[in-house]
Amino acid sequence: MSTLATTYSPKEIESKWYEYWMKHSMFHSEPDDREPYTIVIPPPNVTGVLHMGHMLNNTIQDVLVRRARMTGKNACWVPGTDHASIATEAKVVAKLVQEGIQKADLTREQFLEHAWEWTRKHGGIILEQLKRLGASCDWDRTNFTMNEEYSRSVIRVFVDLYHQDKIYRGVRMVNWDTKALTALSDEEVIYKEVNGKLYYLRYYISPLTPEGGRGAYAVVATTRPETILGDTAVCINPNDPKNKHLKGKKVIVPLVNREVPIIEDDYVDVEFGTGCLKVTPAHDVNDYLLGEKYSLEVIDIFNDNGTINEKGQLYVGQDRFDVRKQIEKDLAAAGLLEKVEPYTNKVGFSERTDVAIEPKLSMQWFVKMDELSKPALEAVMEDDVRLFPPKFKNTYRHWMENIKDWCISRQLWWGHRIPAWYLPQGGLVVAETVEDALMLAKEKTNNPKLTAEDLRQDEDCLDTWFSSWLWPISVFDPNVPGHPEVDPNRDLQYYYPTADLVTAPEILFFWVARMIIAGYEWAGGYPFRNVYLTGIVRDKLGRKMSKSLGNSPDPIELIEKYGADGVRVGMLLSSPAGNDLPFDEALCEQGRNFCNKIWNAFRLVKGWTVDENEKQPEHSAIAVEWLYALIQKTVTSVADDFEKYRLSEALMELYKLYWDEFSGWYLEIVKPQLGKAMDKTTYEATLKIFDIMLRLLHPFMPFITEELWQNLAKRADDESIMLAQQPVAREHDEHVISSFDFAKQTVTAVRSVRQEKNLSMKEPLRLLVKGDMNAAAKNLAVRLANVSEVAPLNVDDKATGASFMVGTTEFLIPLEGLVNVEEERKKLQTDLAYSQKFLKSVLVKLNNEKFVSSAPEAVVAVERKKQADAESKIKSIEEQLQKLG
RNA sequence: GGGAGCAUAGCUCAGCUGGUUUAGAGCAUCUGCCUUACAAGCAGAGGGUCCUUGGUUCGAAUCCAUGUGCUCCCACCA
Repeated sequence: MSTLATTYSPKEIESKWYEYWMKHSMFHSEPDDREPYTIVIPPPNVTGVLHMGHMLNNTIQDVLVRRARMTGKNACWVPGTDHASIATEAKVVAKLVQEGIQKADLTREQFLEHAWEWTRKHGGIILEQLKRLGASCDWDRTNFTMNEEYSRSVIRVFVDLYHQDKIYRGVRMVNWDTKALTALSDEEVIYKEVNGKLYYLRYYISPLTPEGGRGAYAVVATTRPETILGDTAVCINPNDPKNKHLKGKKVIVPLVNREVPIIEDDYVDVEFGTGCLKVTPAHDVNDYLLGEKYSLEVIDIFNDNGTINEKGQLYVGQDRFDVRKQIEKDLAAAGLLEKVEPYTNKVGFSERTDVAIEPKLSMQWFVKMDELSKPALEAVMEDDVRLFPPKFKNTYRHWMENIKDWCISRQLWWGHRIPAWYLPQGGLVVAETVEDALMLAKEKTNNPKLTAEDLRQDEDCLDTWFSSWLWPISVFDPNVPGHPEVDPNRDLQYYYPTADLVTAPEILFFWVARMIIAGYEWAGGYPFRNVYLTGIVRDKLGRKMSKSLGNSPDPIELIEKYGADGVRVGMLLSSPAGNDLPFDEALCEQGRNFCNKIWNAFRLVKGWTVDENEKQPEHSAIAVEWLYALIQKTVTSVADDFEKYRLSEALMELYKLYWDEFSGWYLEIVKPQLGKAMDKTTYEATLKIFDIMLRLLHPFMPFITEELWQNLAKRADDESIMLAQQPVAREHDEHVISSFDFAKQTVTAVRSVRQEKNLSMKEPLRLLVKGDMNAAAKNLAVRLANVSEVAPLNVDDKATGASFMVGTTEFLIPLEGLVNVEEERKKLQTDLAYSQKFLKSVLVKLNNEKFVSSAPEAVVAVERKKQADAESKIKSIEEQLQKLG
């Protein structure tokens, strides 16, 4: 008997095999003659920790990579991390604050030292966590968006774009983060509903009466009364009768007493508020546009940290939200506040620091997107890059067709510093290094005496995505864009384009679209063939799992509790591409249970003893033939599922194959009776089947399959299931499967009779048959339903008992004295009614001449078969009823 | 405001170009079992006006339209 424990304990097994794989460099890939299969990981934030989204994402990638590796491809999964400039900088700043250090008190170099220290301390934790999951990344290729080589490629790309005139500097209204003190791209702003107030303010018409008294006034509605300090106009709709009296007038801005013009523009909504709009060009995007159109003065009243500056005249140095409260009181006191209404509007917040965004005019660097985006749009529209699920094509197109220039400068220190140097007498040069910059500067200024100290490098860093859009290229060749003198890079040639990208739809534009753009621009084509977009992991209440809500389980704890394989199965069981994953620990439990099932089947098989002289029983031969056929069928359909990225379905098919078919039916049939030995033929077939099934399951459940595969047969020291091949489907006889299905149904029916009549499994039953009953059914009935004898059922047979039908074959289990005639009759009558109704519906079709003439012949034939079967069924039920008397 | 998508069993989802579907799976539920691999298990069972209403068709869960409800993306009326 086996000494294996009755439950599978994953812990030691997982670390044992992961170390084994690492020791033998089994994840490592080098270019060779095989077809490459490449995935680049969506690089997580370098100082991040693993969350459920990563779990899902990386499980999927690992399944794809492991399967590719087992189908003869040279699989390479490149891991790495992203420096995540603003996110990391925010963390470092917060940590310094805790230590009583302000960022402003540090020099750039000092701050970067702290940041690197932080990175060294926390960096890569997430990659270690991925190992627990079983991720088969090529760790030798681990990359980082801010390591030296990678950084060089980022700078090179900037310079290249600059020389192509695709990068420019300009004053623009940007989203200003008053906490991080940086501009944000539109994508980094999250709009939230905020319960605020709508303030109605009085703007008196100028001039005031000679005595300083007040006459008529305009009422302006605003949610941000503090911005009146920067008002430079009031705007009305030219077609608004309500405000006709204001045309051509000037009004006095409350409190600051600035005289500003009334301007007219269709932009103003007559219906909203009073139809009067205050215009603050420096602090509102739309106002800015109005300001440009009507050449209004621009008064920027805010400091970078959101406090009022001298230009605001009042409240100087106070925070914008404090001012809002104060100004309400002051306006009221001055009789300039008409009324205040509660009002809900949407306000932009910084994705990273969660402070309200302040629209702000500032000098920033931009990438011109119109030309760059064209090939990338086409790539997806023409399916050169395929999105899964394809519904994202629409979203993608919409975005790419309305793409705006990309603000790439960030007022941060942690990141790639913009390679632009300002000249002492104005102007700038852009170059890869300060040396190159100096050369250019000398040329440009005609001043050979210029030194590096005379040049001042731009203070800003590049947007994180300006480095990660190069990820699929730079991890293979940091010399891109290619310098002619550099040898063509073998890795890039071999691994690029990558096969699949697995990522979240949230970063379709941030990252995916931009990688496609970069691919066409610098690597001669698309960066990946397929994009698998995962869903969002949600909790039971449908909320997105997030740190702030505290509703996300710790993945490592889950692994401890259910095992990595169990969690992987749990993640994949209900996660079709693009669908959200409503996560429930019960799914991991199901995964763990499956591991246990696999484990116990192995225990059973391992416990068998083999007797060479034993002949293979017929039922075993039948079971082997059937399961082989079923496996072939499943292999084909699993391959099809993978083609379509239907991973959950592939897994579910294998789950059922292993649990129901293999464990539930096959093993129950072939297992020898207590104390008996097993015949060699069946034993070897079973080992072979076990081997096939482990290989099929390995991409999903790497650890337990390796453990059992290693124990299934003698293996060499450098062998691994992960290097074995996936089973290839062979032809199978569908008839074998359908015969066996008939047998299963027969067994189930007999068992059902036992249950209903409360008959113990130990009590043998006779089974009378009228019609076809194949050998499989006979064998299985005997083997699995304790049927002692199968005999023909004669029409005049007076036997009473429980009857049932499988297909058109009629069965009777004689049960003298045990049958309640009334109950039996009722049951038969229900069956009869059902069949009659069914027959009727079939006949309606067949009696419809149009159906018979227009439907394809095969469809009509099917209906005729239904009719014949139903008729025969009805006939036999009626006979049964007669017999009951 | 603009766009996209979804609605099938208690839950999560299959159901592909309309026809062997008076609709399938897993989980959950109920009943009976500690049967010598596994109670993290075994055996059996129940459960659905395929969101509404129309239309196209010989035939609709499937195609079209309308309504309802939900989700996401984009825009950001102060």
